[in-house]
Amino acid sequence: MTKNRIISAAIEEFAEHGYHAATIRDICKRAGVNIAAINYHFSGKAELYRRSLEMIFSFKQPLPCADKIKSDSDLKSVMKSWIMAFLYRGNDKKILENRLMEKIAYHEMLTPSVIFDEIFDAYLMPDVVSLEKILRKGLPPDTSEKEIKMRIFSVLGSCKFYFFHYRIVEKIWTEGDFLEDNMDMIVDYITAQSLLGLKFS
Amino acid sequence: MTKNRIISAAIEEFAEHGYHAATIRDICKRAGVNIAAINYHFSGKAELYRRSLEMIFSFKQPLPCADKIKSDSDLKSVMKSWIMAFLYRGNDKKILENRLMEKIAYHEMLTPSVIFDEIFDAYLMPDVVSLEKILRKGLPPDTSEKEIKMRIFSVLGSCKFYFFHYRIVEKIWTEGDFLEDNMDMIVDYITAQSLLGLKFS
DNA sequence: GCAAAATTCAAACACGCGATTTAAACTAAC
DNA sequence: GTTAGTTTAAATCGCGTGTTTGAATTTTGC
Repeated sequence: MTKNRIISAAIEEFAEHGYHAATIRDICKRAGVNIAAINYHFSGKAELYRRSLEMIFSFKQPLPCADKIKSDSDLKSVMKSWIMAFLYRGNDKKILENRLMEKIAYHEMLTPSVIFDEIFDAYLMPDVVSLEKILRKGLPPDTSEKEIKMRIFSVLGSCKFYFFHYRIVEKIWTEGDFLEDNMDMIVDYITAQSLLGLKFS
Repeated sequence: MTKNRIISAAIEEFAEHGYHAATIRDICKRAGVNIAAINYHFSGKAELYRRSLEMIFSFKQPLPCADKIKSDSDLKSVMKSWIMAFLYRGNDKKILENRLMEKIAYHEMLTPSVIFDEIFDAYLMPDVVSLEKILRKGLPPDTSEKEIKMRIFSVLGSCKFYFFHYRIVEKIWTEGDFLEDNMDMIVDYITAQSLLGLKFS
């Protein structure tokens, strides 16, 4: 179907070049479709972008939450599974959609479009919320908000580095896909770091 | 001098919008200069970009290195000063150049120009080398290369998050500049994390 | 003081972009 | 076979881009 081919091509072009740098002509060329099809099936580039994001973000899966935590050992395993899911989701080549989501989110981070807020709310915020709940289970109730946020930022930074700075990773580690080849080690390390100073660790 | 005013304005525009999205009209408007001046003083937009990067990256200062480490307590303090310098350098509003460097580097990360390699070698690699030396001082000699790289990536991720994902930081922490207001806590936390499992810690 | 060089300026150029329109051709359903 | 829905190629439009032009202006050197 033409409509779907356009959206698929649009997602890849938007992920590669961002909204502004992506051109309708390249999208149509990639989709093997006439230029007029954009204005026939959608009302224009802006609407196509909106629909493309709707499509790609519909694949998003919720991350492990703190609801399952009953004991301290649960806390550790849930934290680990959160980090693993966060990392694996972004890297799994079978789930290409997540890679595209990351790229689009990164373009929005540098050159936000009008729907930056929507992307933040729909894509990143749910992960942050679940991570925060997990962290709070391991921290004393009088922990300052600053420290909780700082811990969130640290986990996000350690994980997201592999996606956004993948060009750096590739330059420093040239023997294959570093994240994919060392997933277990990385997950364990970030997990241990994230639990640093928590009540049971 | 016109030439310098153009370069200053160009650096800011390139940092804000990246090479492709930055326009020479905006650069000239910001510099208060006629459009033709770009092609008179430089040969065009590409050359202006090259010269602008030359200028901004000339401000780069080397980070603390492992040479000063004599004891285990030295290791900890050197690591801390590396992290503080890395964070502070990118955030210090008095040293605006470093903030601009970061932004330009991020644009290059997403949409690399032909001089991406030069930027990587001149801007990031020296920091990585000094960090690696510090880490090696605290790790047993038989530590795998993978683990060393992973620790590097983790430190870089935790630090760089505050710069690249500053829009996320601003959304999650709305009460002022999170990094600037909590520099000590953040530096101590990342330092402690980076030393996790090291021989003396 | 003045001629020559360097610089600045307003205006225009060529090109590619996104948006839109047109009329024709094709497809599927009834 | 007719009709409605879809796809196509081509053209036009207005706009923004980097670049160029040639004249006006300022600075320099003697």
